Amino acid sequence: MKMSSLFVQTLREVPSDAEVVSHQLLLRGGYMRKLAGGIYTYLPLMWRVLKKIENIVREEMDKEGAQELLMPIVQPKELWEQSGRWAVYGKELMRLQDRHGKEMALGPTHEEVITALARDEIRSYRQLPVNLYQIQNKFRDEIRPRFGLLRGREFIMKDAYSFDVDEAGLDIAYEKMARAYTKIFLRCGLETRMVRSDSGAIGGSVSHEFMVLTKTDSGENDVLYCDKCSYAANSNNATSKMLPAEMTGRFEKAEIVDTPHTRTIEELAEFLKIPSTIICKALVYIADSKPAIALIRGDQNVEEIKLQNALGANEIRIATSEEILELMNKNGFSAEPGFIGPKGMKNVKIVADLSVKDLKNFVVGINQTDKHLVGANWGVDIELPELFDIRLAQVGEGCPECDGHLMITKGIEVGNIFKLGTKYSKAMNATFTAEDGKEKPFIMGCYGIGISRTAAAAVERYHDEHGIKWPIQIAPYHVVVVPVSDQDEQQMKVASDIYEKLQKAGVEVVLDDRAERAGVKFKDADLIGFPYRITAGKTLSEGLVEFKIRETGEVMKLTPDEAVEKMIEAVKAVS
RNA sequence: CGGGAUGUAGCGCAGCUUGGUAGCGCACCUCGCUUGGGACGAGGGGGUCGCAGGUUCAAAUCCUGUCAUCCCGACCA
Repeated sequence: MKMSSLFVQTLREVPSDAEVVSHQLLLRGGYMRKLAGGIYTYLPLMWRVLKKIENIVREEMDKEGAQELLMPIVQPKELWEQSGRWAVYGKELMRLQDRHGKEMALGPTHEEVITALARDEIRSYRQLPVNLYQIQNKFRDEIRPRFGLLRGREFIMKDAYSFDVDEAGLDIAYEKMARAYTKIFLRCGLETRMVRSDSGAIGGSVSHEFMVLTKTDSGENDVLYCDKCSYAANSNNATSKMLPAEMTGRFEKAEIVDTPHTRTIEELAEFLKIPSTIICKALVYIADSKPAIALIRGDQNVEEIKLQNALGANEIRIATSEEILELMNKNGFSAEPGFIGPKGMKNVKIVADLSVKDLKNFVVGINQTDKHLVGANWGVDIELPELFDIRLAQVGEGCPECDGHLMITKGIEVGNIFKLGTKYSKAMNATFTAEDGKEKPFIMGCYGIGISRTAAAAVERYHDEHGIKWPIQIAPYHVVVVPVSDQDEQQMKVASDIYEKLQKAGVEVVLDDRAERAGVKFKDADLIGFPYRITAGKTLSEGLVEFKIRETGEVMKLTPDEAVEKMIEAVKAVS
């Protein structure tokens, strides 16, 4: 490809609405343009990158026996009603009507469609196991699209779905995908960490995310990882060993004491001269429009995703003061926020974090303003509610799996794998005839890779102040050949010659034949991020060209033939 | 959904306070000159000032509405 005819416009200035570096560089480098919030046109350079990632994904998926298909992006409401998700998916599901008023949705994911397909097509255990995947545009009407391709509304995703006769089969399918994913990202030049995570709205039990640890501030997930072992988890799912703390209060008998103006844990601890570790904190949440109380040790914080799961709710939020007063009224109390406690509360779900279990002679709200119960004990003064892990794990706490400590970093989730089990097959009545002649629901798994997000993650991971430094495996082109001046016949001749030889050898090469000054060509080459640059310029007087590696900045002076040879080798090394 | 901000040429911005018919840099086109890290000179094209109302002799500027975009938050009693 000649640069003069390549469809690319680089920008000198950073578009003002681009915040993260991948967004900025992809706009500046002429890789994409925004059409609407979270919706982008992928220009030729970007499309080449995306196709490369897609092809790596295809190869590794196929190696594990998965088969590619393509499902529709517009899906009928009926399917979503069968799975129950029409009601629970929320506003992220882009709903629309056709001319007859029939309700449809743009597919944010394809569990419904694939499950319906399996229901219709797979009759017997003899047809199992099977793993089907597609690479396709998804649409999620994100509450707040941002970060360019990292959180768009329309994006490209690979989604695979496995069907098995039993859990053991699912385990095998899951392992295969975990293996494939690790290889895929490595081949894209990205090191990933497989972290356990919440399974969210998709449902199911076990799930892992593949995170690119960016080592910068970009990335929207907090990842806690052990400094000693391989433990890593999304902060919404991480567990930890809490640091040693006092669990026993100095109040030896239960009594109600005055604690004026102690609305926060800090104020209460200060007033009673006790550590916050012997206070049982009560938080009122609204879970799917019903109130619920969460108890946790005073010095700890609730992880809302965990709480949401413990409550079996689709959506939770902290209650307002008004809602708390209303709840108090219903239970015959009138306490203000800050003095809430579990005792005497009826018609409200109460869950407790594991951190409160071992509290003795502790302090807790008693639903009377300016008063607390001190010296309380479970089973004596207050019934111990059902226990869950609803605590936010924090940096510095102990690793749950070894004696190491937890560290935190930002991560970009580029892939995820879920064990779905029978959630969809049961709901949608998708069954097969098992070996024993009985009808059984499929045991399913689903496995996603954000193709466009992976490209953005690569930019986040590999760039400098001049531009992108693509790993060669996913770079739009392998190398740019730059004659310093298009007026110089010798330079043009040598450059064209190298260009043609590389092309014949199958190297993806761009010849910068533009009538631009050298500075412009170099700046563009760095910005676009060609992994290699071969320059025909002043060194030609010695019969040499420059061979420059973008990643390291290393420059070598070689004869044109040596440069061609070296370039061919560089490409061979990764294919 | 709440809070903050911004919409003026492809991109980055000024002009708005104090209304008088739109400007700068980059990019683009032509010519000249230049050719190792985003040159220079001359000339040129391109904007119903987000949109819709209103006030006024006159609106980018003041008022109202609306749409869009970006940032922050979705928060621990």
